[in-house]
Amino acid sequence: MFDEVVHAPNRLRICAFLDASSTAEFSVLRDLLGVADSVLSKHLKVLQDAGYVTISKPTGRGRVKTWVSLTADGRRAYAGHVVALKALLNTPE
Amino acid sequence: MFDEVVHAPNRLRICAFLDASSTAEFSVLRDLLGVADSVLSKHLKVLQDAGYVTISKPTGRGRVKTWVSLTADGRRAYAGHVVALKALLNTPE
DNA sequence: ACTTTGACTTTCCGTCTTGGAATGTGATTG
DNA sequence: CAATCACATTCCAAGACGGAAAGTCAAAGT
Repeated sequence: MFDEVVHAPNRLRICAFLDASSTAEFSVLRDLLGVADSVLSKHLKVLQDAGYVTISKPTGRGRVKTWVSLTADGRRAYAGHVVALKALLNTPE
Repeated sequence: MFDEVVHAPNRLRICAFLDASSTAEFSVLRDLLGVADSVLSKHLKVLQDAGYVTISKPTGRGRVKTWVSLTADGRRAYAGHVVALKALLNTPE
């Protein structure tokens, strides 16, 4: 019930942020984590391969920016992980 | 505020358990995690080197068993980590 | 007293993860 | 068409993890 994909510190932050904001720009996430582009890119790939996020590059006017959002599966996985975490943290025995 | 020493899945379980039980036997922790002796031993060493747990081997009657407990520092570190986690998980924005 | 156990501890080893830097790529702007 | 932006990949090196095997050392057994 402990999702390793979600539990890694940086990915947990990404998921928490996305869960709260529905969608976010690549650069915002990168600055949030304070890591290099390559690092965020790889984390997003892990999440994407797990089917937890979708990545879109709306090719409208201006530069191509990347937007990330949680998929239904991702939201479920994150929610489940949060439940598991809270259960562990609150064990009052 | 995110403590890597505490955040690793298995060590988080160890800390959560110890936080709730004040002291625990080696074998109990090993079974709780479902890992090999060597693995638990190494995790305990990490926690010990961080000053988060104390290990005692009461040499009374019977076999020598190992008991583990959180130190004040360990309890503080764990509590702080829990606070950081909850803050992250509950971010409502 | 000496060998055998029990209960870990260390070492060995292979795999996986993580991170940054360098490089590559495709679209966009000058 | 060259330069640039926004990422994606590749390249590397450092650690983290885990299990198995070997090492330790006190307590039991004989």
